[in-house]
Amino acid sequence: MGLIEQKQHFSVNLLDWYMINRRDLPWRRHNNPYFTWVSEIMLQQTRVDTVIPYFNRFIGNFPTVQALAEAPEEDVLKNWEGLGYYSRARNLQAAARQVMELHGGEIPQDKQAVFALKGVGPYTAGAILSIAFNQPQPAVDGNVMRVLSRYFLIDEDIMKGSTRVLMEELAGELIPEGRARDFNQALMELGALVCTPKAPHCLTCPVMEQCSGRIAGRELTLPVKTKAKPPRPEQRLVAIVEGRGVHRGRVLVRQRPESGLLARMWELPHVLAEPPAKAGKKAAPLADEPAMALLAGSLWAEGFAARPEGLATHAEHVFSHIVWQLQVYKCTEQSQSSELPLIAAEARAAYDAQAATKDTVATDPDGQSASTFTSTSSITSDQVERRMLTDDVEVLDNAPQIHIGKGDQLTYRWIGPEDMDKMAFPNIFLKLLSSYFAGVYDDINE
DNA sequence: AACACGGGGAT
DNA sequence: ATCCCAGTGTT
Repeated sequence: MGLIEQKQHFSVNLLDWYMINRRDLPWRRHNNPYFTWVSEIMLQQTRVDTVIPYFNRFIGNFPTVQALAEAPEEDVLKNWEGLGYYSRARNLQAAARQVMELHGGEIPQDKQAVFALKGVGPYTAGAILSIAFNQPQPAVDGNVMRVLSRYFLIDEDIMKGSTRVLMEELAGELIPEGRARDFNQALMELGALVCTPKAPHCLTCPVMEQCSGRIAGRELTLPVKTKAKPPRPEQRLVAIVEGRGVHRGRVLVRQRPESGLLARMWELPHVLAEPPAKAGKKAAPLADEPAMALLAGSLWAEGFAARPEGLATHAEHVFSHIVWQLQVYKCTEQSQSSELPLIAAEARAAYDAQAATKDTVATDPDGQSASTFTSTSSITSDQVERRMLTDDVEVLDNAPQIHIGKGDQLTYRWIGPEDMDKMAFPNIFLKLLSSYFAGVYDDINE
């Protein structure tokens, strides 16, 4: 058996298998290039089962390229909430605006034009061109690399860029004449349903007879893939600041900067407790006393007087490159002006003591230096009072902003449960806020 | 080439 | 609890 026969066997049998076994997925019910595009962006790093409800809601809210282009960015982010990799949402909308301006609202069929869209790389360009327009372009994702590395017994590390290029050349050769749309989806479908990462179902595989990997007994050791670095741990102190007076029933949240981790998402205020530990090690928890002092100090530095009352809960949030180990403290807003000087003095002293002892103390978000923080954190009690006593959000937003870090302006807001409908939160803060509003942390007092 | 960038599922 | 999964953008 030669390579040419092996390739033909693969293409023919895989395509036949797919035409019988293809899943009925929302984005497969119509040949709508916009649906294909949205689904492929959502499917990056994300499983089909997770994507389905997001896709249906997203298309319901933004049924056309134009609707997406014209939507408030906040709405798009809210529709992406919980899906992760939020730059995908921002890039998708930016690309929708590109399509409106450059292509009259029609998704381009030219390879260079598709590739030029924000958030569209080699894989997604190939997927759109083949699935939406049946163009014979390879669409090589992780599924495809796994299937091809096994069937053709390719030992190259799939984490290398050169391997992806090699796979694209191979995948392109395998596309049967005029069948790019079905064949590319067949390849990925096989990887998702049969040629799975850990326990491939070789006995039901349509191409097992000529699968070099299986014949060599290598199906479990392919593809070759370098391991990712373990995420570095970060100990963070989180404040659930319970409002008093005009803020009664509300909690203090803030919006993250427009770039970087969780860009533009809302969150509970928090502060890095100490310099990040080495990846693989775990961060040492901070005792409650210094933790609460540090937290009060960092809140004070951002214009809020709050008294930490006690530990509400521990939580952990795992990103691909960071692990947040969170100590969550229930705090109370100090709304009486007479308390201000005392709270402020105590908090500042505690915070400055920490800052003086450590090389880098934490600030927010995400690790600016202590000196930067200190140099910009001199705030008058006037400013604090305004933040504390202002109920109206617009007035708060229009008030002079306090600058920290690299010139980032953080917007703070006092919110009730109803406000969460329109604000996008990362899952960890979604859970903490839901628990709080459900009354779970009510026993944390004094 | 190396790193940043979320969240979920399987065992 | 510990593993695995893996496209695009930035630098």
